[in-house]
Amino acid sequence: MNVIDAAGVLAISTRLQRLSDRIRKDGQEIYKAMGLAFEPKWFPVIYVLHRRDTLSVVELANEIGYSHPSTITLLKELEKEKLIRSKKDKADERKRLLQLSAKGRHLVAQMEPVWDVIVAATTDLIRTQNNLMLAIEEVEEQFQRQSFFQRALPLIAVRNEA
Amino acid sequence: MNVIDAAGVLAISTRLQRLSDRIRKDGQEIYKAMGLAFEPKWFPVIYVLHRRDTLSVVELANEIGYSHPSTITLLKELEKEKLIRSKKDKADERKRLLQLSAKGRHLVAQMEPVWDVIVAATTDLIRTQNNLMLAIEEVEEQFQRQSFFQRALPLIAVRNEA
DNA sequence: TTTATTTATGTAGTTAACTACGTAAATTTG
DNA sequence: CAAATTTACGTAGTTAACTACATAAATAAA
Repeated sequence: MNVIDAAGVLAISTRLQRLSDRIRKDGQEIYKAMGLAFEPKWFPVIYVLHRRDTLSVVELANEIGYSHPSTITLLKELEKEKLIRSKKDKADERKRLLQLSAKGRHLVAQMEPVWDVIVAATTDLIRTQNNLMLAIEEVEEQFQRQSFFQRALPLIAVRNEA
Repeated sequence: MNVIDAAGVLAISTRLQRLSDRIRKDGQEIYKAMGLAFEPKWFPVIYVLHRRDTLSVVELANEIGYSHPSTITLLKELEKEKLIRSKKDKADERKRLLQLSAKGRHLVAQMEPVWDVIVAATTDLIRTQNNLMLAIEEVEEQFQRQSFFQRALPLIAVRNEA
């Protein structure tokens, strides 16, 4: 075992990132193998618009958990691919409302069976004693209760007094 | 719950990345709160050199799981901070051998109590029914047995025949 | 009803990883 | 032992996220 793996929870952020990367790259291969021109990074936007139909830029950014500038960059790319379209909100001229285009909806229809494959393969991959998906959900819940930093604070205080 | 969270394993890569980011940012706050000029991204290099003493660039890159160019960029930064030093390998002129500097070793000594705090706070954070650290290790093991893509392949084949 | 504040979007520039490619030293092969 | 291959390191350029700041529309306040 290498040193970072042996460092355990100290390097947990690095380990999470690495695992995320690995899964994303394999996901990309799966889309390719199934003959679809689709990049995993598009998934959050496309999936949310598929499920929620119409959203503004900031609403969408909040849903996918990205900053709004990052979201705008993704949206530009997706508009160039003609997978989404946008129109001004009549009621509020500041807002730009986003929807899947016909091409986007067609791609989603093609992707749904692929998503089934991805779900099946992922479920297989993470079928272990400690379930990764549940662990993520549980830790996110813990985070919401009290952040990592907040949990460390009292321990810091004790040290600084000593 | 938002749409991405509800997408479950389909969006697991996004969820992992988000959690990694959150933990890394809080880690940065902890170093700051304890008065240390240390960035979480330096951790893998510093920690590995602390544990392994002397390594070449590529050996180090493999240990921390980054590409060698990314590692070189980190090393430049750390040399500028005077936390590490490097010298040519007499036995193999291609190699550059890396070590912690005196300043680097001193910083490690200061950081060790902080690492204890981080370990304690993280352990507290991930003390849930499904343990995140164990889940990561288990999934990495599963990955080694057979990649995510390899697991998907037979499912793709069936679909393409149908 | 001006003026100030907030909200929504957008632009510019930064960051931290990557891949692709190039060069030089070491090793292997014909 | 000369030529080909591999290994180690480095540079250049890309990518996908971010923060900070700017502008315009909507809303609140004086």
